[in-house]
Amino acid sequence: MSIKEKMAAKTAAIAPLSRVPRPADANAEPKTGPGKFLAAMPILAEKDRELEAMSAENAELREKLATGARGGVDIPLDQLFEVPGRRRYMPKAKYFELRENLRKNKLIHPVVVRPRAEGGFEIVSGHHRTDAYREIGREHIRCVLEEVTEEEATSGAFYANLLQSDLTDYEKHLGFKRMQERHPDITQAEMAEHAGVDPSLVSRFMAFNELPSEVIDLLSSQPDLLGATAGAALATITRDGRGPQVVEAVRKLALKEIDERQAVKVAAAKSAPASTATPAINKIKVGRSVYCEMRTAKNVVRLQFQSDEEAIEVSAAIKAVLESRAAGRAKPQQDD
DNA sequence: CCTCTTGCTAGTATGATCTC
DNA sequence: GAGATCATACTAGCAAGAGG
Repeated sequence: MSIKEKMAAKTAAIAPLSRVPRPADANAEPKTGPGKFLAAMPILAEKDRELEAMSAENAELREKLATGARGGVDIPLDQLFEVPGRRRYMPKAKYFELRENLRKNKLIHPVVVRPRAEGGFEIVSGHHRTDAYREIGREHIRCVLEEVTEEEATSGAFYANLLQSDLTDYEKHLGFKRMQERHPDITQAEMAEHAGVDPSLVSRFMAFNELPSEVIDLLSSQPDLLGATAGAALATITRDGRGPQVVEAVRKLALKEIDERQAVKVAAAKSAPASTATPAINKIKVGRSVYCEMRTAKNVVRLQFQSDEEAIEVSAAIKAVLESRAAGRAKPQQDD
């Protein structure tokens, strides 16, 4: 079975409307398509009271749902809400293509939504179609309702996301990270099982976590910079205390001076012996006399003052700066 | 023992070069 | 110019090892 097939099985929770079982009660069988659709949605029956309590706009929408055209109903765009973490990745170029397509053509696949207790609908699938409709100035979009729990909708979107070959490894890492945050007890092996991929791959995705913050910044703006293999290798090198070399290598990679494999080699290369390192010397002067000479060689900074008293006073200030920086480094890395 | 990491390698995608 | 071939870069999975 291919990964795609495995993933399709995993995302079956977000089933097309035709696969939602009909209720046993056929007494009040609706005649219209949307009416039949509503009758097939037990979750909507449960929401009836909430819907009644909703605003006049929502009541009107409910009316529309009951009388709308077959194949879904037109819902005002301002009644659709996005749930974080559920949006699928789409490259900008593809989104523009989609938007222009929708500008000229009819929407073929309706947006899939779930009713919200507080009114309106949350988007299960169709974020980009909704965005495109908003951008081209439409007020409504054709929607179908789906009976899934919030977790099924979010997990389904995440695992379906993994199917997309154009999702970068860094973005997959963010997805797995979010999944782990939602389920702190879930293991990498379990996530791999759900996703239908090898646990070693999940391990490599998770290794992005250990890259230096400068590299994460680069990845935020250029997610395709690093694959999971090179990313994990660089994370290991970072763990070995060679973060600055990793940052330097990834910068070269971003400039396309080297490829991923070379970046790993460059970052892993042992730096030259200390004896051959030429220290950078800076002299801070007061008038014409040298107040302090600062020598920097690799990870060593040496300060030499004219007087012992000055050295003692300045060392207290340096200590405060270092403690502040250390505290900053101890803070957990920012999420995306 | 379970979970995670890592070395190795076959497979795949992509681009460059060659041949017609 | 189009198709064939080759080289390179990268992915993904297996298997073994490390660590708690």
